[in-house]
Amino acid sequence: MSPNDQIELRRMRRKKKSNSTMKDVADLAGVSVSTVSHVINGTRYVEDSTKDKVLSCIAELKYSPNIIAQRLNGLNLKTIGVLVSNLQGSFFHRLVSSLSTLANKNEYDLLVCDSAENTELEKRHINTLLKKGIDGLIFAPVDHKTHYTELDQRTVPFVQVDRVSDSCKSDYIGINNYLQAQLITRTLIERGCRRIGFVRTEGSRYRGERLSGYYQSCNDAGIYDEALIIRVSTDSSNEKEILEWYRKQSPVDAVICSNADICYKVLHSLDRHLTTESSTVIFSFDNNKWFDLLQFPLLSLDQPIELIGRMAFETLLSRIEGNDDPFKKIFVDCDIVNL
Amino acid sequence: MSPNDQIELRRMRRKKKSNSTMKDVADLAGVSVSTVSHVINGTRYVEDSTKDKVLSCIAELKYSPNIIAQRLNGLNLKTIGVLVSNLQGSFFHRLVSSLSTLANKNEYDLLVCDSAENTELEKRHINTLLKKGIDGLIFAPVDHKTHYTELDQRTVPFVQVDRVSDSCKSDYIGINNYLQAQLITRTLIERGCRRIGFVRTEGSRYRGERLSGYYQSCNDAGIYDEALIIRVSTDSSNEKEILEWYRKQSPVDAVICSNADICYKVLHSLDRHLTTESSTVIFSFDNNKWFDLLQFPLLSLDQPIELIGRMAFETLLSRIEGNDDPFKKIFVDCDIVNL
DNA sequence: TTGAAAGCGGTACCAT
DNA sequence: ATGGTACCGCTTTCAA
Repeated sequence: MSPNDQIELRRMRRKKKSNSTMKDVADLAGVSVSTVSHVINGTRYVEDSTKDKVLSCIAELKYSPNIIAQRLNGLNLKTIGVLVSNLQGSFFHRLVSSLSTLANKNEYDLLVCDSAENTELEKRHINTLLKKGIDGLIFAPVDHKTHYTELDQRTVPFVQVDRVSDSCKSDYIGINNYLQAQLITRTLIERGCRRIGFVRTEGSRYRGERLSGYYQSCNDAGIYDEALIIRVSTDSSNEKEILEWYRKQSPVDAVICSNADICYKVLHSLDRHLTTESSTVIFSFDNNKWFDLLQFPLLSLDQPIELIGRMAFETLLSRIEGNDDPFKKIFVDCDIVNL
Repeated sequence: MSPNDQIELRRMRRKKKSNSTMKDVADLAGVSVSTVSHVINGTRYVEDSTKDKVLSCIAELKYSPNIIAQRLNGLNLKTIGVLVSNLQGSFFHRLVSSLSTLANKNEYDLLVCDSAENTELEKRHINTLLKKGIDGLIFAPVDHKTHYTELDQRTVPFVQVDRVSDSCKSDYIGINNYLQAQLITRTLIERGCRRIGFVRTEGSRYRGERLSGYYQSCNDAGIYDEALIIRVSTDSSNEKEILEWYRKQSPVDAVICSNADICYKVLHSLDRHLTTESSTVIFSFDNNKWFDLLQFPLLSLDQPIELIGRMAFETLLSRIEGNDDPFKKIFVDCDIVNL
């Protein structure tokens, strides 16, 4: 076996199941690869007869360009990274599915990662996403105080959603967590609530603008009581914990839940206590279609997740296309709904 | 952000701020690229002194290999594609988040696509996923009768979940839709139900093994009535439609919903009718944590979504690693739960 | 109007 | 023990 054969063999083995390449097309059509390339991309004039020939060869070989190779030459991969802090939760589910719809429309794909409220994992994801060559990133930081060095180098544009990191500058789309929390708390106070509980997520290392807003309003009204704040972890079941807390702090006029999944936990724990002996109002920071079917005294913030998704996506797209305007923080409006 | 920062930023972006390459490292260390490559991959012996030098240069330049270039040479991208038929729904949400956890553990990333029950989109997604160089695909077909030519070429291993296509051979993980539907229907019949409705999804072009199972059991019991089947679209609201159908077909002893989101619609439409004047049992093909908090006469199938995700992921991984065993259809068990 | 060839950032074979 | 270099598939000058 000649050396050439050996090489050929190796080549076959390595690309055993590979698709046809531009060279194949060029050979078949009897033109050069550059001509093929230009036919495909319309990057320069090609005589109609050659163009036709090339086109028909492309069809014959069912050729389609290798995006990886294109990307290596600096082109867009048409992929955007989505890095959220908790994919399990319904908020990010809705966000991701809204983004996915937009991606479909714009011929992008989504590289979806879950940092699971873990800064180490988050860091790893940012690195691999960057290395995999995404064109942009939609990002919900785990922690307000992490410094995202890789992102600061801005090899790629990104926008933040839902939460903001103190240190990394970018566009932000979401509600104004602080103000909304303040507003909500005030609303409850106006309804006559005095003892207002706040359930925050255990796992999250996020500072909690929501908590600050809550604190502010309580303090203004002179009803702040630290004992009314409880941390609940996202994963484990903490029914007993919550129930105990609730009993010990009784009477609790209202409970503010930092998101719909926490709200579920609270409802589940307090279940019969809510329907019968008490008049505690439950408030959730995001809602969920299932809320409609529930029988509890429930209030919630109606975050326009679709809108957030859309604005984030569009902002990112414009950045990808080179928009260099100063960064914007866009706070979307949302209503308190009474269920 | 100051104007100066913005300018600096723009400058960096324009310069394409490319990361350092292997050549940079090689130059700095005064060795050849092959040596650097071998140091990194441990693919051949390198003297300790050189190795150290290279390593420190790598650190100094914060070099990290370009995955795209690696992939071009035939290596794994460590990315797996996930193509589901409806990302909005809670079933696939749970599946994706379970897959995401596994991906995290195995240092893979997920390219998540939604075919939105649309075969055209599905085809497009399969093509781009393949072109983007995924190492494997987890796939829930939109339609049982589409022929997936690209997949048949097996450039990449894939496993099907939740639904199976007639024509493309691969591993399958999920429940046995036909048998479970049969079982469920029979259970309802044994409970004394005679008029059993079936709500199927409008958008789906899927044949519906579930429907067949339902049909079989009804027929066996001599209680089949075509008028008891209704199609409901996933997106639009069809409350009136459902309510009308329900009234017209009254009495309806049970309603089988093809998934939890359809079930939501049904519950929403029939709301007060269920709690008061009737004793209709609602059955859902997958459940959801919110079911616990509902007050309706509800039964559901407890699909072990985590398990399905895990088996799918592990199966795919083994295929990626070259496992060549005959394809398996794995039907997971699941219980009917009474809420 | 078209072709040749130099990259892009690696891997791996061939030498030495 | 290491260096040189062809090659992966494509884009993009530069020449002709």
